[in-house]
Amino acid sequence: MADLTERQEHILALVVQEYVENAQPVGSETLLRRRGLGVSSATIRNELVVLEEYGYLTHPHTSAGRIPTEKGYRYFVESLMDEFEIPPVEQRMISHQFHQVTLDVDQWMRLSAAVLAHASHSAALVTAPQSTSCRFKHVQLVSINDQVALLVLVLQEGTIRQQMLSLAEPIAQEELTRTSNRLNDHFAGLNVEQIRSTTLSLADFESGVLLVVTDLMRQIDTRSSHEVYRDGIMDILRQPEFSAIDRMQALLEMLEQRTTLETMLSDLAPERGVQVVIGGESQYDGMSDYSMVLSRYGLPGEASGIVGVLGPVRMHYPRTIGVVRYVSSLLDDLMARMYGR
Amino acid sequence: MADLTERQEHILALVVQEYVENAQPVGSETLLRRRGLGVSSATIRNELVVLEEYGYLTHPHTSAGRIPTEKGYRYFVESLMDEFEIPPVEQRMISHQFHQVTLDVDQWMRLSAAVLAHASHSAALVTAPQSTSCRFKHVQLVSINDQVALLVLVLQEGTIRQQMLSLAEPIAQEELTRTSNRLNDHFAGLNVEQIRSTTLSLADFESGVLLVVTDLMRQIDTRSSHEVYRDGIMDILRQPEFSAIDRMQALLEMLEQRTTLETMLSDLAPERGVQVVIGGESQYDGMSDYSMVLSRYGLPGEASGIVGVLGPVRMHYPRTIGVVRYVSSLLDDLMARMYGR
DNA sequence: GTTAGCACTCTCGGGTTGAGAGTGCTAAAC
DNA sequence: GTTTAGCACTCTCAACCCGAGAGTGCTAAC
Repeated sequence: MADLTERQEHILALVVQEYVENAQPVGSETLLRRRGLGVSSATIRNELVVLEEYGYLTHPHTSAGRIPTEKGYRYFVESLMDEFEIPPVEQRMISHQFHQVTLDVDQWMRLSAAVLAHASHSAALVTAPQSTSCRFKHVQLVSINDQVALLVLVLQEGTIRQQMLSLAEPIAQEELTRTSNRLNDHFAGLNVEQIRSTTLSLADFESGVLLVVTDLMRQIDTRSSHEVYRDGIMDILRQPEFSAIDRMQALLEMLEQRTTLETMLSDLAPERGVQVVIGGESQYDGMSDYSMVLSRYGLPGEASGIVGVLGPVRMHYPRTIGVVRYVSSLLDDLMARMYGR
Repeated sequence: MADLTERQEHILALVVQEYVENAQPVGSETLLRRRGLGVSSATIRNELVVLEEYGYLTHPHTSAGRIPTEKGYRYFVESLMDEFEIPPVEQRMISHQFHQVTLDVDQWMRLSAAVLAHASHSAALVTAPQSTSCRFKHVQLVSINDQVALLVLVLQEGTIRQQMLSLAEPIAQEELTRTSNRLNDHFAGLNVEQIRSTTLSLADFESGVLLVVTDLMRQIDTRSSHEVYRDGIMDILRQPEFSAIDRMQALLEMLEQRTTLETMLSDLAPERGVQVVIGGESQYDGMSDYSMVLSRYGLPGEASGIVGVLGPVRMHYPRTIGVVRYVSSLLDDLMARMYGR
């Protein structure tokens, strides 16, 4: 498959841009009218035929304009696209929002999703940082009333979990604090395995609490309960590709499946750096109509998560990539700070 | 407006039931065929004319069957409907789920929404318990690293908020615990006003922490950041009334507006007991195509929230009311327990 | 009061048509 | 050899029409 001439590349880029903008097959005349190349529509037609033979473009039907194939988008993303940087003013605004908000992983995730959704006009997907086996940092028991105490668990990754405990009998706050301290002293920095293999004589209540803690940690490790932060699903539904109701429902259904969604994300973004997955390339079924721009952020191995955008294949890739890259780098900074560099 | 005869009431009830089930205007023949009254279709037609004159039914067009008006649904809900109780087996299952799950308000809300959505096949809306002015219960500071500490705030209502604090300089855990204890000793049980009017000499750091705490409490009081737990939005979109895409989008847009949504809810469910709001009765615009079944749960004044279901006007009211009532009573129990009776 | 009969009305799905957009080919021009 | 004008051809899409079907509302008989 021969390389494309410069003019062919130019035309391909224009077709992609036009189609992304207007969601309609683009014909030779339109191209000429709106983008004014130095040649006639007939010449453009000839070039379009060539691009189609190479597999970069198709026809929805005989007498319609061209639309890019996945291969066409891929070529565009790899070789033709101008890098897009978020304007510095916006960068400052976003970064300001992040620093203003409480220093809480949960909030960061929400904000990331909101920013991504807003800037990309597509659906944003974000997962919280997580390591292969999470490490205990701190536990704190708080007396709520005679029958109930609150357990707050803080992990090295910054995740916080809380859980209420019912008490068989009233336990004073001092006693609860003593228990917390004992567990903190012994287990700080350890993962579930290490905690379990530590032999230590504990009071009944203490070992009960420890059990709850390790249970929570195991839940987090087995990623059975990881939330995927989502935002902007509305925006994506406004795109013309969703005028058919069943597609819309199929998409929503896919986004409801949190577990599959999550494994898919970490599958597709195995390492740091922005990954672009165009349509059926991902081999996940149901995804063939969508593209994703994903990036893994954080400290690989120690604690990393994924930020990304999901949208129609007809997506504004340069902008989306720029936004994802920027948010990802912001989170990198925040994570680094959180881990004390 | 004269009272309806028994037969007219019966026919009205049947029309409502048929229409709710099949989403299609019901004609005299259909009614006869499927529900077999002891009279001919012509008689039914005559009665239908009367019911229409009274305003309980309409025509979409001249030669279509009848559909209930809002007034018709209202009459049905007030006077004709059989009370519906969730079967005891299901009750036990649901209640079991609630008791199994960790004793956490956040989790209860999620579960409530999930249960409601599942049982009603409509969208569930749930707000967390909140009082007019929330009361401080407990604060706990946890050292995360040299620059960051975690603040966990527990309120009387059971709500938990956490926030990271950046520290200007490292502070040891003992010091943090001392600060927490000091604040707990002085402010337990007080609301924002009372805390502010307490004069007490505090160290710089302590008053800084106190400021964060009161800020969080004020945020909660001004309901600027209350989450409305939602579930089952998918289900509602499957209803035939949403085959038109713009309706669907209008609905989704309305559900995104958290603040308006929340004020609307507490407006419409001012007191305990199940409220049914049918279509345009609510006077909120955009809501005229939807009905809501709402119930306020909890301890009125002290801490109460709302559970409810949003669906098309063509809703299965008896079942929905039964489910909402049941979940609401469950939450009543849980709240009572939480407050130590 | 109830019912059979019937003309009338309105919707809905299927088929048809014509305008519009765009292609692809050919032959001439550069 | 590349580019261009010209033109026949193809296909979609919206508008329109039409007939079947469902249901009403009236009348006259029971």
